[in-house]
Amino acid sequence: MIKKKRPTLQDVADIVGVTKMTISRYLRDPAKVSADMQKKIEIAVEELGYIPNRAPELLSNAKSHAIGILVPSLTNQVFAEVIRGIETITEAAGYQTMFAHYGYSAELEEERIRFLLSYHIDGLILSESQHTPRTLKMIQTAGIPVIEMMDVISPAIEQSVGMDNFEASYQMVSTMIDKGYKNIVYLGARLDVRTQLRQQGYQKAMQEKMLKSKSMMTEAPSSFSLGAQLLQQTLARYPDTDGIFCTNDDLAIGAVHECQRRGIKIPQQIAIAGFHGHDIGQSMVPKLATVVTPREKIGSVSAEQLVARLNGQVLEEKVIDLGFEIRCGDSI
Amino acid sequence: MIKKKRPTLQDVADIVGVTKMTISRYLRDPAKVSADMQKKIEIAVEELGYIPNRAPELLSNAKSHAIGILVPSLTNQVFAEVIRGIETITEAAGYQTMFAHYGYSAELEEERIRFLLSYHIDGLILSESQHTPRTLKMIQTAGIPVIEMMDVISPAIEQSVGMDNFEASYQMVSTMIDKGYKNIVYLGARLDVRTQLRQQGYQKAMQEKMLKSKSMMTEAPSSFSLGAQLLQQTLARYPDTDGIFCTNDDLAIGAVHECQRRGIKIPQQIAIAGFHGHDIGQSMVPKLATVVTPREKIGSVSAEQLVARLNGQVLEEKVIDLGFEIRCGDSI
DNA sequence: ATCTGTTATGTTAACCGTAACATTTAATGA
DNA sequence: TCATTAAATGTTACGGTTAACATAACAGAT
Repeated sequence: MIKKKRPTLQDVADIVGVTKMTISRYLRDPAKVSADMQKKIEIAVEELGYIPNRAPELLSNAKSHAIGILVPSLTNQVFAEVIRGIETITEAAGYQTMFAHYGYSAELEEERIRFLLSYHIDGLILSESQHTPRTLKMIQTAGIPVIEMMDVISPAIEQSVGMDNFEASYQMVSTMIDKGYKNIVYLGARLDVRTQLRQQGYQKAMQEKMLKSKSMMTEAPSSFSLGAQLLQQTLARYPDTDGIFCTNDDLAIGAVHECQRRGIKIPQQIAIAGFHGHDIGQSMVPKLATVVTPREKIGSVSAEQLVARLNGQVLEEKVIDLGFEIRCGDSI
Repeated sequence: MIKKKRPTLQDVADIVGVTKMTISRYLRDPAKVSADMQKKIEIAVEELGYIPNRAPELLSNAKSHAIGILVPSLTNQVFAEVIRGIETITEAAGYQTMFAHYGYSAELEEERIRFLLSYHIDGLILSESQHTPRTLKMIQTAGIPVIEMMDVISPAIEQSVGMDNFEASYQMVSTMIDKGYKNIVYLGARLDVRTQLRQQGYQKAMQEKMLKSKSMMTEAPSSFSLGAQLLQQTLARYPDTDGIFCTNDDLAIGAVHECQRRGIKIPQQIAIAGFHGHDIGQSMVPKLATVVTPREKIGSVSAEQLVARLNGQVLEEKVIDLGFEIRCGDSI
């Protein structure tokens, strides 16, 4: 039982009775061969079930027309939306996308980047601002354009597209303080860079008004039930808490659930605010106060910039800040 | 300004003063070269920032040690968990994963599969039971093992790993009927195959008890706010509704929110049940009734089966049913 | 010192599509 | 009719790694 190899251009060419060059031309642009040749080749390709093979062109240092996209987590809704934004652009520009995720670990990020680069991707979009030295060297060696998205980083490797997490957090907490809340606690999970930036923004706002910063943090990955748990712990430790600011909407919603379970009135007894502005926070009762982040826009602008540079345009704005919006909802 | 090409094995070899074959051996298994050669090569590799190039081995019909994974959507939490399950296995087995998503479109699925196959993946995990004829032909031509996950399909292309959506839905709705609800409406979104299977299970349960099936469906992608909207429409059209069964938890939770907004008591006035058993449903008040599906398990078993077959084991169970669990929560 | 066997490294060819250039065929105009 | 041009197809060489085989170096046994 001989396992037959998958068909090559030569196999198609043999059926049609031409050289593989003609088949190659047809596949890239049917108009490059004569009309009846088109028909013959189409039939042969279909009959054989020819599957393109990218390996040879990658070998020849040609463009791969694929770009790599690294996100920390697939579970995190934020990145699903960022990816949607990216694809609106890459699809229109004729680029394929290759995703990978690295669970917020710089070492895993390095491994994934090596994997993607081994397929000769033309460009790279990262979601992190800190990388291993090897990662930086690889990117430099590969000589492809890179975008770091999500944050506004200076200096970026080349270019960053995102928003100011520190400032957003600062403004949200300041808004809460202005509404009269004093004992605001910060809830954080999975202590990645952005969670820390948001904590710093929280601390600045609190310090400015001579209020005491209190944080309830865990390394565990974020979830709704974790939000409920953290609220429990917070109330046990700081019984006079009258405000909760969470590093994301999931924790905030879990905290809201826990308050509902305990009969704590929101926002009369405790105010709760989240981060990102996901659909669920706007659907729930009470409407969640949150920082609305331009997730899809971050994706599309990142992809636009990358594609522009792949088309030879020179890099102009090194840092693109897409802003945010404070939304008060009914929970503060 | 000459743009230097990225370094090849030859470049490393030139520095060390050996042939590239030695470098190749070192990279695949350092023990294959002598101890002092190991040191020299390691330094040269690091200095040059050598990045592996997969193209040549792909060209030589070698194993790529990469498997392709197709999911309909990245936004859908279900698949994030399935992927997590897959990776627990593939990582341990030394396989790289390449994801793609196709927005529930068989045509896009075909395109994505073609893309993945063009990189000579060793195996493929699909999330759908229906494919275009071209897709089927491609898979056959590629001659790699394929798993269709999520459903229990017979006949599968080769093997399916999943659960019985029809039966699960039937049991959930029967449970609701047994609790005394009579005017149960089915809410569905994004009318994919599984949503339809669940609707059929709902219909069977209703018919069996001589109750009238009523569905509120839309092609729009599922979301929390869509659940709220569909509940609104349902109450407008069927004012005597006393039960809601949703194709997934998102819709169910949106419906719960809308009830809360209107002051409708759950489950006294309306019972609501979802599908999948996501964390949020268990965190919220009231606890959501739902069908708990073995999402992570579906991923890990699929990957196990695929890896086993890649290691030459023969296919034994064509259909693997991983079951489900009916959880009543406090919402029915 | 010679042979044997092992370990370390070298040599060659192959994998498949495409750019660049070459040739053939058909079409047009004088 | 022949020269000129355009269109269609052919030829050649290249890219980087690895399998398979070949050779060199060296240790140990006689």
